Amino acid sequence: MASVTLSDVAREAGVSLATASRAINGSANRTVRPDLQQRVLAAAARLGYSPDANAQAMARGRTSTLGLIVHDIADPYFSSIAAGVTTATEAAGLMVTLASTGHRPEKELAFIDLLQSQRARAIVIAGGRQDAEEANERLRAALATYRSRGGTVAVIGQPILDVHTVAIDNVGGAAELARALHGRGYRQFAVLTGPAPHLTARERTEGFTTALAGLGVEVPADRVVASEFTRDGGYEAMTELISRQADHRRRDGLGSLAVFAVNDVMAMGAMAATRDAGMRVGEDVGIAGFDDIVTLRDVTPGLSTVAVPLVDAGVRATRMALDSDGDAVVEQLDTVVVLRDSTPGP
Amino acid sequence: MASVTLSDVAREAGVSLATASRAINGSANRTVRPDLQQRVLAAAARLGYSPDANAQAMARGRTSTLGLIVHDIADPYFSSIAAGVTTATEAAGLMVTLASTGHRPEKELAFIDLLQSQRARAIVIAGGRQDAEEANERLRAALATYRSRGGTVAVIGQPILDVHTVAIDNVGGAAELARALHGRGYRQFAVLTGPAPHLTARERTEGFTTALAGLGVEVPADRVVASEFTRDGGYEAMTELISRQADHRRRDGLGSLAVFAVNDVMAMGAMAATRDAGMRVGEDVGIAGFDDIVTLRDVTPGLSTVAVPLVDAGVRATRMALDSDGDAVVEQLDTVVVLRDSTPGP
DNA sequence: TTGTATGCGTTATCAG
DNA sequence: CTGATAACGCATACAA
Repeated sequence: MASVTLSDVAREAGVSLATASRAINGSANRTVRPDLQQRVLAAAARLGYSPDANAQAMARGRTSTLGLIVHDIADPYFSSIAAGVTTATEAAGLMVTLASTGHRPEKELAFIDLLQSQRARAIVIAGGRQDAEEANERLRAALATYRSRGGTVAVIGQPILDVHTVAIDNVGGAAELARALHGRGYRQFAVLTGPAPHLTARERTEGFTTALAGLGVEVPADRVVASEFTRDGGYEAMTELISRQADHRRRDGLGSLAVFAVNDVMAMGAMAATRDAGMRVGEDVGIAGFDDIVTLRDVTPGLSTVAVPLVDAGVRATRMALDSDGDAVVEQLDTVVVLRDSTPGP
Repeated sequence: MASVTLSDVAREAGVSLATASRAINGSANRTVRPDLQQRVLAAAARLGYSPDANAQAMARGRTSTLGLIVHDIADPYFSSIAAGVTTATEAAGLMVTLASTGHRPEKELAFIDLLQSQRARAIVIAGGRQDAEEANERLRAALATYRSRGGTVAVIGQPILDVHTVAIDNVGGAAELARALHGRGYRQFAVLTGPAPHLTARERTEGFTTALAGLGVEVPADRVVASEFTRDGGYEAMTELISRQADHRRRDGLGSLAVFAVNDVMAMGAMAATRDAGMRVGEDVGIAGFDDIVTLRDVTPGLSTVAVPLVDAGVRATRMALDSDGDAVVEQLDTVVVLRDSTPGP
């Protein structure tokens, strides 16, 4: 309630407000006589003084807050990124304000406004974009005014918002995965993809199928199943795929199929669906994902995937947002294919 | 840079600063003539006005920020709690400031200071306590002064900090698990526990062994293996246990053993260790955990565990911190045993 | 209902 | 090196 203010400390120490302020935070090139400094610090400690960050923010004209916007903090993909962001933010002496949109794109805008109000120094937005030009345009506009007010922004995802971006090589990663699976001998493929407007899903699907085409393998249209970009989406898509397989078996004979789910949580859903259908992952059907979320460590059989350094993405995005102030720069994140037992080969 | 202030809006709308303020936030019982209100709102929109939360906080004497302190935001246990906290916080119209200590207890104190400086309205601390009285006393003191300054606190964990607490029934849950495993026919047990001072680990271990004792079954001392409270800790502990088993087999004959890891991530590490040792989880040895983190959904065989409603814990802790202002109240969280295929019975 | 004036806690400017 | 004092942007008690 009755908080101790700097004036109290100054009085207690028998110095002026200005001196107390300088003694406690050591303002720029101003310096304070050591003994006075000690007196002030002692007084502050005695009174249990706690600087008011809001008042400081107002006086200084800047805060020490960084905003982080994610789709869902409980999703291992985002919580890994968040771990990187909190680490880098702490290292920079800032605090992070977390906003979890719950997959509601409109909340992104609302949170940007809130962070704007908070005068957050920087904003990191994690999560792939949609192919929805009006929404993207609104977002671009919001970020532009935020930047015009002195804030900096970095997003992890597609570089389409005219701000610093840590981009994931979805096309390249998926293509490499396709070639790796082909290298293991697979000749029949299916893709479990996301909703049509979902850019990440689309890029990964295209990267995968295009690379296969380059190898002379085509993915039949009915073997590309779209669903939600979630674990349950993966489950449903795989269930659907399995039911469609009945037809294929008649036409093509069996052969061993490799299924690419465009992210790991979908792949895990697909693994569950496979088991529930009485088939064995790896033996009856190969499954691969994308992201290499930490969770995979404890999935059996090990899930083949395209590893994305998520924690590092958080760290780098934070640094970009904090350090580079000029034009939008794009950093490409390296991905690497990791083959495990879920795709042993046919 | 040159941010639009409320004065600018007032001038643009041709009203006083006070009227502009009232028109925009609709202060308490004060009301503004509709047409003026519209003029102000229009002016604000035209100028792209964004209220300065720091200035508001100072003028109002309170912020709209809630602080969340967790051990590791990338840990599914904590990210589930965080999901609950962000949801409830958003519902209350507040923002959350996230602090991830990285398992360094001393950071907890530092973050409390920071949140104090920020004048956060409430703080939620998630994570079990240690049996380290000096540290707890420091924490208690820090929280006490925070509360004396008008803040409210809720912790998720042991109710030993004299603040609102969402407590997990570690003893009861572990006991129930013990009885359930005994009911499935297990007669030999082992426990993979955490570091000695870790209260959660200790409570779960004691609840488990005491309940077994009540059933006339004893857990030999060398079948209680202590390690870190992490996945890797579980892996190491299980490896150690397996090596010790060699002796037991000679003494007791084989029989089927049920291993209780005091949390799910340790249990998952234990499952991995079991496989790496060439044994099958469920068949050669039963394994159970505690918490029922979402990750378990995709672990095979399904891990038996004691389910704790983590998201709900986050929601309730947030509500407690926000609503109840008086003396420390303790809410017990219900747990429920979930038996899956990792403990089919001997 | 609207306007005026003051204070919130700090930093920073400008004299001493 | 230190001390008054003016911002900072907004809410509110008080006055009109």
